[in-house]
Amino acid sequence: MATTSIKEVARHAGVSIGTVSNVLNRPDTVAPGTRQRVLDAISTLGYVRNDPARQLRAGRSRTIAVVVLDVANPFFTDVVQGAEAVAESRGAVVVVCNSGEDPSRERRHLDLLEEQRVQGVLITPVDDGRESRLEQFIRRGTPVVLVDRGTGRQNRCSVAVDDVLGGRLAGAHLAAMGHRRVAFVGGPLTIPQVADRCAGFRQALAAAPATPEPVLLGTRGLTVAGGRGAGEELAAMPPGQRPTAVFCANDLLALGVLQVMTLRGVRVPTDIAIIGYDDIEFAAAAAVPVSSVRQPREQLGRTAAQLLLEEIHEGDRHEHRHVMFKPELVVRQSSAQPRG
Amino acid sequence: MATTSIKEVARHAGVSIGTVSNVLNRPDTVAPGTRQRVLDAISTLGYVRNDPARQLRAGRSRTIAVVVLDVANPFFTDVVQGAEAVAESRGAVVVVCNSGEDPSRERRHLDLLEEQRVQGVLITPVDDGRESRLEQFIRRGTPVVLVDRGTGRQNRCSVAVDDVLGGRLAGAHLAAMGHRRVAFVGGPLTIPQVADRCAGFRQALAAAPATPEPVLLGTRGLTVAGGRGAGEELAAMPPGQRPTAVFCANDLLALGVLQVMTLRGVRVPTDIAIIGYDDIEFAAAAAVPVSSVRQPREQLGRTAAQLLLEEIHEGDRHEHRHVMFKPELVVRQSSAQPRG
DNA sequence: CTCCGTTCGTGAAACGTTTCACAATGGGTT
DNA sequence: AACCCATTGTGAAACGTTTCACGAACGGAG
Repeated sequence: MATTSIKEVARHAGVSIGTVSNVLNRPDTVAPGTRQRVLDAISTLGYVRNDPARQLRAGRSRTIAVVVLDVANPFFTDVVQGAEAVAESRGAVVVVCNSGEDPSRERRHLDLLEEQRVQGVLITPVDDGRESRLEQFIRRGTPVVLVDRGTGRQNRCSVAVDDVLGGRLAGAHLAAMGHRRVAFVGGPLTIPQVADRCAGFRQALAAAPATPEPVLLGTRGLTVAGGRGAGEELAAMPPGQRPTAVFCANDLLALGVLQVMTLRGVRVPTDIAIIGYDDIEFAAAAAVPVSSVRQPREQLGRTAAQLLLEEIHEGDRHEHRHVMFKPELVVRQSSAQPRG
Repeated sequence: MATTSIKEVARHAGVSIGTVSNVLNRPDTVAPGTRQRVLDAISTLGYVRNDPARQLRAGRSRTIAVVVLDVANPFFTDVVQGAEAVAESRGAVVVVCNSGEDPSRERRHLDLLEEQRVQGVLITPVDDGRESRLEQFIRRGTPVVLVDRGTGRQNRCSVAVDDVLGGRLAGAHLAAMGHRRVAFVGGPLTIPQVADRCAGFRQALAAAPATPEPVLLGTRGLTVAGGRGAGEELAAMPPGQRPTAVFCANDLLALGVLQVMTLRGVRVPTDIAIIGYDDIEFAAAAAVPVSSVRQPREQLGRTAAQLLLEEIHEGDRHEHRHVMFKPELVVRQSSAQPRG
């Protein structure tokens, strides 16, 4: 189908193209009769605006991009939904790009986004080095908000959740329930989130009376399989030495641990209590509903989008801000029983 | 940053803009010396192509869109990843839009996509009526491939998975394991996928000797909560009358049923066997790993993208095709034990 | 020395909008 | 009747590319 342009609409309605454009963008400046004639022409011709042309003229697009580490991760899908809600309410369009934790894919996406003249970007970067593509991107003037990563730099806004506090919540809860032998499951500690959660956990235990250092059970990744591995270690311990509670760096690990406990006849929470992190849907739906530290994921996305839109609006006179959210402990059956 | 255009690059390199364009698009037609001078200018100026301008000239964009019912659903994230793999290998860009099962959001997305002059669309439509926005979209000439929905119409390609066959696989397996009292959990039956799975299940049972009609346990939606409801019904039955096996319309339902069984002391698979559908990650990770009917999700996305790219390429002379994939039964512990 | 064919590079047109200075029309006020 | 203002519509310029017909320079064949 030959794309119909504003020009044909103008001819069909017997007006100039300027008038058609006015009908489209400032309807009140054109007389009702004319306006109607133009609208009729538009609908009979099936005219559709040409966005690339508008953007060329305008110098920028109406879209903002979200670049995530993993589209399949519920954490990010929720962040995206929050961002979308805000963006759409302000007439912006959101596109989602998946870096898959691959630096080169991230670079390609940033290349493309810059060519597309996006208004701004929400990103959880995989490469945030001093000479990264992202740095260059920011220097060239596209507004960027960091999501859940590296609040270090000053040339951008960021939003994150306080992982140290999350760890503290878990630790304090277990100590209060009377647990004395506890373990932390997670790794590698090079992931900032894991390290922070562990640190907070240890802080809380150190603050509680009569609770020794937690045992550290390292895992290779934050997956169900990793949790199963740690679970086997736990199951193999003699009951008298086995921790009576474990805190897992995320829910997938917790589910893995839980699965092995069930299999090996270790009762949850009677013999061992479990706390996860993230509060994904399946934490509540597990065989024994799992206690978990919940992050305000949608809120994270909403706030990130708001900061971005602010920066886009304010331009030069923008002050970068760093917003930190507080996580919240959701106690379920897996850690509900007080100890001795 | 004042956006630098091809014009400034030309001035800086002492050539005409036509030459710069040639360096960018047909590097071999320009002498090595000149080419290098232009490339240098590009890098020192930090020039970035203006995509909207290219598109305006070209008349169409390089992007294809995927419109899904729910970004958070693992089924769709896998489909998207498959589509992305194919599209990217052919130099196309993929954008993901989320209709959230809301017809008006779907319409808005289609409006936008048409304005953006996307090359084509992969969609699982929520509104596929005879006068829907989608119909209009197709009539106006944008190639569209339907994903996992309505193979009825002839004016488009489609890809889907054979749900009747999936149901048959589950039924045949349970019958072969010696189950005589069985149930189907799922609903509402107005969802074509649910109805098809149920129909296939019944076919297989009818074909097996001495197996009566399955009991139908309806649910309001395909969620974990729905599964819990059905699970309570099952647990309440006296063991002598309770089905010895259930087939659930998806894995979330199966997980809900499993959870209640564990809670109520009904052993899986000894007292009752369970089969789910979709083979999501958590099916294998459940307390008792759940047997499930696996759909080739990524493959679905890849094929859909291939069909779309074909149609985009072939233009008028394109023959619409309907591809149907076969699902596959993955037997795990929840249904592994033969009966009697 | 002329002519021709290559090889390189040029300049202008075109893509479909938006915007803006300005022209036309038509009442009201003096 | 002259003037002014408000209202409505016009036409052309500009956005940054790509493309294409054409010119300049050059080297070799006759």
